[in-house]
Amino acid sequence: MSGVRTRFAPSPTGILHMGSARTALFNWAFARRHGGQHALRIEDTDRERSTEASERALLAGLEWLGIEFDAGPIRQSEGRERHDAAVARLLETDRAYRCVCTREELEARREQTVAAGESWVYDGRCRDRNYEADCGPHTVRLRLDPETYLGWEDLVFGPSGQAASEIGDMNIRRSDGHPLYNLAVVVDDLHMEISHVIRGADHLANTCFQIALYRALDAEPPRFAHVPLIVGAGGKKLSKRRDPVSVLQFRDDGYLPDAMLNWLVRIGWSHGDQEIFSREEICTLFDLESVSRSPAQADPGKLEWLSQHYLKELPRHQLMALLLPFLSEEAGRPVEVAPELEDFVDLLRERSTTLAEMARRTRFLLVDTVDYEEKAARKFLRPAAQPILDSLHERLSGLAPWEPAAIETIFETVRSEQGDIGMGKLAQPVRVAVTGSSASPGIYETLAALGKDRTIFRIAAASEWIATRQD
RNA sequence: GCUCCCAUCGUCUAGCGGUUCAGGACGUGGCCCUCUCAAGGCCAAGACACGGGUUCGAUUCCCGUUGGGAGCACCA
Repeated sequence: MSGVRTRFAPSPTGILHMGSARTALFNWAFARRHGGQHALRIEDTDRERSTEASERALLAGLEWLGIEFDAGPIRQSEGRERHDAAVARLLETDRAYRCVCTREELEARREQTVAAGESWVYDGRCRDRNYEADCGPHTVRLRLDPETYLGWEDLVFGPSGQAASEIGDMNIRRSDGHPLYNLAVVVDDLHMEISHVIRGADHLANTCFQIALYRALDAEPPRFAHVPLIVGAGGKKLSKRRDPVSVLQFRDDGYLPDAMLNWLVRIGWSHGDQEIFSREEICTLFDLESVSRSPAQADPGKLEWLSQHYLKELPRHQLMALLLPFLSEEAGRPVEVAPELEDFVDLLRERSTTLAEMARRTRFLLVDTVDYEEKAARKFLRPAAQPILDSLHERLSGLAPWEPAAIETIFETVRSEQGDIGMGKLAQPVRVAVTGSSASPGIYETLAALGKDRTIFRIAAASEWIATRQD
């Protein structure tokens, strides 16, 4: 297939939604797969709702995900001349007509019709009145032949369409002269020479009308592919309140972009039994034939699994680069890369699902004093642990070099000295003493990362703490 | 209400009339490993919404029912 050109056309009226992001991903992947181009178009014709802030958020989210564009961003608002010209042409050829029905009149007639149990489409009152430009405030409607069928072969849903009589003569220009969405989309997709329109299934109904517009404009419509919507828990509509939907929020929560991409691409698309897709694989394997036709629920648990998977695979320097901001946030000061820190972070890969979680688990290395988790302290920092901590303190104080194997030897010595007790009796109190928590990577590696001075200081502090609690 | 769309384990899905007592993954439960937490290994439970057809044979095709979704603007 050659000459493939797709586009992602969001309106900058809020956050970058994961549903939109998936649409962008599909468009990008499809274009790459076929050696085509992918364009970005900002649909900002609704001046009241469009904001610069959400446009920036949109761009930031796409960039984070690594979804690339070969053209754009072009703003729909800048295509006004094109849109006006198209409307003028339709008016001239009598394929569109002026309509003076007011919003209120339309509303009243619609209510009547609906009350009678019928579906409302514009009743065509102004259709044959031949109003000229001087007819006062008016909208422009496309003249649809009620006898025709507006159909197309959807690349996901197969044969699709509706009778024109079910659609009615739809509005293409507001009374203030502004072109309406469907008109602008068709004119711009034509202008940008879009070959494949891949978008959410909520546009299925618009497609019928757009097909009519292409015909009225004597133009060949592009191929259409509608992807089923992502729904929330219980198959209900995604709600910003209940469901995590903001791409930027996922970023800030510390998920890896590759994990996010992998998660999104598998919602409503599959390739046999494969679950893990690299960026490159997505670009070579993605196809519309395997897109599902039913709405899919997004499972955050799967994202967590994927995120950990990618966390485990990430090259060291890349991991550190991504993690540093989270570490600094956790420490409350700029954190720099250090060998011991890197070694320790490696051990956290299989214990974390996000960068934020990794940073949290590294916190004890970054701060001066640790706070004991209440439950952990109550369970492990008990009087019985004090002699163990003291003995460990004494022996570790004389230890050199400070490395895991040497530390282990000390632990073994203390263990037999204390009557061959279980290693947990040593490791857990120490773990709480130095990290504040009852869970961490291996105790020897943990102490090695902390360093000798801080380790023995914290062990002493824990012993002290136990003593004061006994009083 | 009207129009259109969809329907396999809790979730994402494989399946494209018979080699399927339906396969994979996440999640869940158990066991192993073990200084904690994980990771890893092994095992287990778990689905073709329902009712009619078509067919020698339906998860796969058709029609209903039920359930869910989307659309019905001088928004995009």
